[in-house]
Amino acid sequence: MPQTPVFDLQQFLPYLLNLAAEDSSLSFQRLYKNRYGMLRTEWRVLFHLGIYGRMTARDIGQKARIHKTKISRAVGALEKRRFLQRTRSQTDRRQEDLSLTKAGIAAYLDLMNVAETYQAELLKGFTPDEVSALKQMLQRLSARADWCRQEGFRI
Amino acid sequence: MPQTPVFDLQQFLPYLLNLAAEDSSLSFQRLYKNRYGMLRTEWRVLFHLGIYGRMTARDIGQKARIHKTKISRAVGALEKRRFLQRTRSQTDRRQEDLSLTKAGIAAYLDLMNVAETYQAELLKGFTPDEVSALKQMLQRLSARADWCRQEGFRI
DNA sequence: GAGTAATAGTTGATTTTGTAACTAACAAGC
DNA sequence: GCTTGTTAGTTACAAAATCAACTATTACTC
Repeated sequence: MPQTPVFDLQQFLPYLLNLAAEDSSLSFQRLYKNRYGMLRTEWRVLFHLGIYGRMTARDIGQKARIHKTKISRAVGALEKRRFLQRTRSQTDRRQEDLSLTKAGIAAYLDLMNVAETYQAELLKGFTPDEVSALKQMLQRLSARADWCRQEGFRI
Repeated sequence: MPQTPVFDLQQFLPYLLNLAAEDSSLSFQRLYKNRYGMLRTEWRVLFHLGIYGRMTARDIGQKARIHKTKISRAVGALEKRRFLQRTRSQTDRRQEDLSLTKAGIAAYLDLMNVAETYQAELLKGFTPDEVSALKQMLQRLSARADWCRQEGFRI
């Protein structure tokens, strides 16, 4: 009973994007998982602190578009492993300033190298022009999807 | 305490891909969730059956790269909502032939239209050349990531 | 400055996913 | 035809994500 096959799933962008995202994340995921027992949100938080230095949970959430409960748990896990430390903010005692410990910085630097090596491997076969076009389009797409979500697209 | 900021997360492809995938899926997700109470795996299964007609769970799993437990649960859920029916295969009684019911086809056609409308909205501002380049690169990237996972990338 | 609203972050309950072990059916070798 | 191995699919249990309610603090308003 073949139905009307007008639709090509392989050409549906959200689907394609998800497949590519899952596939390209797997190798890296296995690595931070096996090596440091981290989850996805945890390495993202670690990287944000590694890259930008001291931040609050709220800052991280906004920059990485991660929900605060996820951040809260990731921060808890990273703290338990002594990868970060928190101190109440002086100016607003609801907030906590988060920063990496020595061990956290070491883990970040290690994973950063892994990330770069992996990305280089992943992108073999792509020209620099293709890579920059791809990245640029992905960013445009994110922005456009945000816009669609907020402004409209009510069917 | 700004650390060595050599690494730009916004340029790390797996991260970028995940953000773009999440963002671009959200509007569509909300729709199949609100309208039919479906999960991601469920609409994927629905679409596969809608597009290709009768398939077994195994076929779907291979084509969509979904693990069999996920498929099993999605099929169960779709069956409970009477979107598909299963019959034991005549030739191999381990397998089940899955096919959409009338209601399943209707849901598929509805969501297919939504998907196309949404994609058109999402891609406003992109030229046809950009779109085809993007899709092609995403597919190459998936293939490449698979290769990396199997062949190597052991750090 | 008292009362109300908003924000940072946490916690608990519920849902969903991931992992491993399981049943049932088939396949191959002898 | 009996043992061994493989495959299709399910189920049970553990891990993780989601959602709602909560505390503590700050901001706003009259």
